[in-house]
Amino acid sequence: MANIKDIAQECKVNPATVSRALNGKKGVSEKVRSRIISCAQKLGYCKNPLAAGLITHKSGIIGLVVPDITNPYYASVAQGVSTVLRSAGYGTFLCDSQRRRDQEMQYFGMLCAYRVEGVVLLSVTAKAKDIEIFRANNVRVICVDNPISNEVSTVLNDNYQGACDLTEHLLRECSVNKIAAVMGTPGAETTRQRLRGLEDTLKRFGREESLVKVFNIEPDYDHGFELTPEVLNTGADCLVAINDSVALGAFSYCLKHGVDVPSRLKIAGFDDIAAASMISVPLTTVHQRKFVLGEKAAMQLLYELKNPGSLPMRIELLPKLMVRASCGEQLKA
Amino acid sequence: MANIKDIAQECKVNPATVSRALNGKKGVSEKVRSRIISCAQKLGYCKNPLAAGLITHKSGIIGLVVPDITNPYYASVAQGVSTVLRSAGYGTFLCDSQRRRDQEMQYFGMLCAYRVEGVVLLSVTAKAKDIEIFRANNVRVICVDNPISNEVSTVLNDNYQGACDLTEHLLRECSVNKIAAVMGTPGAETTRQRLRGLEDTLKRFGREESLVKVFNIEPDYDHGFELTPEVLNTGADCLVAINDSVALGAFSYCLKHGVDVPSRLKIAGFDDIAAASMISVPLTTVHQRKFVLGEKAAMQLLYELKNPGSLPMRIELLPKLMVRASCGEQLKA
DNA sequence: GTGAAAGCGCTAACAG
DNA sequence: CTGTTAGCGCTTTCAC
Repeated sequence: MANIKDIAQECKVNPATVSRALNGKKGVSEKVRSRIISCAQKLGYCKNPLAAGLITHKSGIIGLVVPDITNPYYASVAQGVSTVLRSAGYGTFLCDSQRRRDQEMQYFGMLCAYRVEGVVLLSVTAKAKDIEIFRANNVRVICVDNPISNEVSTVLNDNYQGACDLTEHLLRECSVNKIAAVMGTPGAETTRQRLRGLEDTLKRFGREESLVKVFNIEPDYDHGFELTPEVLNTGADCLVAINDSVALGAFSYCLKHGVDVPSRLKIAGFDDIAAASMISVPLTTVHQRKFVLGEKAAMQLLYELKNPGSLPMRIELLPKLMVRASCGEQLKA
Repeated sequence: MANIKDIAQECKVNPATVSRALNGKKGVSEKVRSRIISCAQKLGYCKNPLAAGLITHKSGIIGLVVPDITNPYYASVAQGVSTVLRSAGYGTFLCDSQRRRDQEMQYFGMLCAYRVEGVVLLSVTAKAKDIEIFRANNVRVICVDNPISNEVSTVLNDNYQGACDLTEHLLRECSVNKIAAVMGTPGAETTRQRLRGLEDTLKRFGREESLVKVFNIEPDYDHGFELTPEVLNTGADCLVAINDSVALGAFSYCLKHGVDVPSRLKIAGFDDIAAASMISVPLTTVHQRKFVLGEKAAMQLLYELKNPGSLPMRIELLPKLMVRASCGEQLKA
């Protein structure tokens, strides 16, 4: 593959001039510049960003860390991120930690070794101290969903608002009596905000006592399935799940054991994954703009790379309630 | 971050010796080697693979091209690939083409620019000519699912066998009479093999006339849903779908329109995505080992990188029939 | 066994 | 405006 020297030779100029011309820097006459550019095209020149990065300290690579690319939520975010990065000419270095802290840590080291310029971090386990390594190596970090440190920007869904909207709907239009909340890791920001939205709204309606029980589980399909009999035992007529996977698990349990949804148990979730609308009683859930979330995170990172002095920000996306069938028919005014 | 020079200085040796020691090359006394290694650890040295790659032509980066990371099938394959690459110390450069040929092409160029050592290619659109660019730049390619060129290795599921197993089950244990096949792109290898397996098995049982109709559609949920009334009109009592998304779409249609599954229509799919077992009548489908597929592809690529002279291979994984409820109860012998 | 020197492809000073 | 020079961090001859 042709390099900058080949072009210089061909055009009878100095490599430095070629570099200037190709990078759009000033100090090159339009005549030579166009000559160089067309020559580069002719030779099929393609700059080696790695070599350039060696001196500019800009590798053109961004790290993307996700807990599990197999989870449709993370996959959508990843797609948003990589789309923006591609159009900006950046490469995406994918790190799937498989929810394991040791692997995540190993990846952090690799990312620094490869001199990534920044990283988009989706992690449920990392703590502020864990991302020190990035600051030490001068790589910008953007957190998604989980605001790990207030020294870096975070982009996330307004989980609080989403939970408020959902709860209000449950109260006003579905006439629920007893709610059981099935949440995820107690420490996680997502769990915290969604639960707070639920509780605050209940209070606002003077219905605090309607929350009969709060569970904390591994937030996936299987655990949702297993927990459901316990939920039923509480006498709750409504299950609010931390996400759609859990809700789907609960729904499957009901299906298998003849528990009618929504008449005996209403079920609501969060995220609006594809499967949510595919089941026999489509799930009422809080839609999250996952792709956009990824886009915003990448855009913010790119912005901060261009403006190194910029201060951390918090960007929140507004959620949208998707009323379907799993919590009963919506009453029309 | 400390570099090779810092270590050389600290240990009062030449940078070249440090390089030799750290890379496990011979020509360094054990004494100095261990001194250098412990010094490197002390300084938190971390080799810059990009700089090394400049001279060795080994960037340590592998490209992974997928049509849509949002699709659970591709996500699982991707996870298998990146897991293997990580343990081998390679980085994964993610390219999500979003099923667009132009984006895929743009990525091909980027991958070459970044001097990736190889690429794992999942593409439904690329032709042999499109991957010439990789050969020209000396980057190894492994195809997954779709054998684009016989100059490169391919790893794929034995789609033919899977279709044979499924068809035999349908014939012997579900007593189907009329089958409608809902396939994907006519040219795609996956479609071809699955259809061939279906036809050959029918023939083997002397039941060619049981295949009443073959449809070709965009193989996703929505198109599966829309096509179903047409399928019903053919009088078929069994729908064999090219994948689970299509099968799920068909199932939703039946649910909505009171068509009983399996008594009026039996439905079978391919892939065994998570949602397949979540619906009210769990789907009979052909399980594919997606994660393993990714692992094998990455391992083969790594192998070929180590043995540059090795000839192309074809690796097939055996599928497994998952008998669930959507084609009727399995008769016990 | 170790050091000196050259160079991978590129950019950034500094001259001219 | 353009050329010269040096150097990013590393590896690899080739001497000694």
